[in-house]
Amino acid sequence: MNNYRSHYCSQLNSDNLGENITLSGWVDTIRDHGNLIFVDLRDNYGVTQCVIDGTHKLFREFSKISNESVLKVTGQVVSRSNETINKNLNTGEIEVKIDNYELLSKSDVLPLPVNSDIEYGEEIRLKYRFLDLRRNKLHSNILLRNKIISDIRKKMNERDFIEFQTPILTSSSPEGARDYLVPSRIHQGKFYALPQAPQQFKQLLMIAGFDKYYQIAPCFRDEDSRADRSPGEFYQLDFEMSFVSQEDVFNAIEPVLFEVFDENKKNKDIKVSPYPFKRIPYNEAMERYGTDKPDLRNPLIIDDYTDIFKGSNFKIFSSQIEKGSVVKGIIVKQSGEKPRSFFDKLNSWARDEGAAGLGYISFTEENFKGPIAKNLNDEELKSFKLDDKDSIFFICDKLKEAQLFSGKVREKICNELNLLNKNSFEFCWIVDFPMYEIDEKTNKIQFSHNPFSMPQGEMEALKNTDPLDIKAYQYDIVCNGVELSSGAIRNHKPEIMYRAFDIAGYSKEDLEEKFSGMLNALKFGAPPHGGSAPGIDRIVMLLADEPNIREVIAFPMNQQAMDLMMDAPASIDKERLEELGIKLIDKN
RNA sequence: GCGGGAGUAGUUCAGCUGGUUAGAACGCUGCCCUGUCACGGCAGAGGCCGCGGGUUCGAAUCCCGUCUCUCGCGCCA
Repeated sequence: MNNYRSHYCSQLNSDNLGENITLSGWVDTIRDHGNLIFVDLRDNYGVTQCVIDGTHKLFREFSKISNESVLKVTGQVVSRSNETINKNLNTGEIEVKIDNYELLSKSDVLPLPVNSDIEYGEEIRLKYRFLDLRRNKLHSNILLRNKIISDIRKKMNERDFIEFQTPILTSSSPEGARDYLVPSRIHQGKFYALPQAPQQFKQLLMIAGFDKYYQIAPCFRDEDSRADRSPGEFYQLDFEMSFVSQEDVFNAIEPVLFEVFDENKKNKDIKVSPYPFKRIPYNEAMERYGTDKPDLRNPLIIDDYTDIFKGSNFKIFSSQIEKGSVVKGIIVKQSGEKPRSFFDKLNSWARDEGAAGLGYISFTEENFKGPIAKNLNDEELKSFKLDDKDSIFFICDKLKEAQLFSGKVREKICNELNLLNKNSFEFCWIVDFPMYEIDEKTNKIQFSHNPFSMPQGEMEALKNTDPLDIKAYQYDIVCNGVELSSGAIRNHKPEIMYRAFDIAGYSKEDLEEKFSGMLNALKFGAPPHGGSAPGIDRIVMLLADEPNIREVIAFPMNQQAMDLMMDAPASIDKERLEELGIKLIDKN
């Protein structure tokens, strides 16, 4: 291969017996037997055991080598005796008898061990990320990430999507998350913004006639982190298509996602839901799952039982219903014989969550039990249509609160009873998102998602429908309860855009000031177009089966949006600030 | 900004309702060891118990404040 190595540390086997070879890599482990030393040499590809004994002239010097030092080893490939073959290693049938070695780089005492998979605190792992990245788990996660991204590129290219790069230094957009800002030296007092997504650029590329766009796009949002949301930056498979309706977008991306998941899943037993993926209207998702990102691996379903309780003798619910509340219920199979403590525990959990409680009825051997049952008559009880050993849990509240809390109950019971089918990826589309919503603080109408989405019914709907009833051609793709992406058919008609923004309280002048580039482009012949942007990091996270997004990013920031290794953000010299015309103020 | 959890050796952790000299494992140093693969054995070094204050005869332990990490809420068109 070259002067440093003739083989990788994964390559040698009994076919190479007798060959003189050269390996380079890190010292994974040393086993010093006094007059015999074993060293496992590790590189990106694997591990090979090397051995040296006390008769060798370099033996004493060799015995001082520390873990994670970098060695070049030359020697002969020899077979291991039957008893000493290591079946856990690809190279376990052979070892390298060291003839000569060169210490290419010495390692100090390690702040965290590389050759073990035990969990370590994140602070130390982030500070010494290069060591953490040498460790098995992270190393293979990053290799998986590469595989996924290169698969995506291949599949998008095959489907005639064209890869673009769009500006990183661009302008701030008034809607959405906080922007990261970059001061301009030439235009003092003005700022670039890092793109939250290449939204406008990809639309402009459609207007420019490129037909199908994609990009593995970096997105920057100054928002607080979550386990599945890295602060600062993340990557999307951003794509957009011309002359398409919503179904065309779905048909284009479904096979890509299916294949990427099916080809990169951890083991063969995992099932990926086949396309076409389930389409669930937003309202139905809220009714049946209590969330707009349902985990379809969870078999529990929420139903409405308001009619049964309306006017019933169970006054707690019936009086609430008169005030406008609804009753949601979740039937749980095979839970009717659970001990009283099971139901009590859930009830006290519900109280901790701020609910009044969690009422239930259980049905075993033709008997209805539980605190609610005695308040209902036979007919009412039968209308729940319970099977033997079923129980049903009830949530009574105002519609939105009841939906959201039912969603939590659905998740909680699923966890308690271990109902989740862990061996599957269940995709669905959430469609028909409302175009507008009420801001609960200001009571004003605002866009509920992307303001550039096309309202269903177009101008006609904007003119003649209650804004809160208008749906948008706006959709999310959800997998296992994780929101992978948001997308839309865009509004490509300026007159509809003026009207849509007018409803949300933006004047024509506002719109022209904020989105002049975009609006201008729409006036010179814009094709109908739409797309979406699945999150790459979240896809890798699902496929690597990691609960935390930082485990699939090579150099993530911590929760406080700091890079502990590079020490970012950092203070800037006074001279540099002056050059930019920036003066710092002391907020304290 | 708010709430939960955590902070003890280089690292991961234990340390009870307050009570002698704060422990273990891994790592490190020295010695012994020719078939291990998380090698083994013996000995040793290593601690502002996050920081500040308080209660107490006595605080790693209880109380208050503060900082840091993490999970969640807010936020995320």
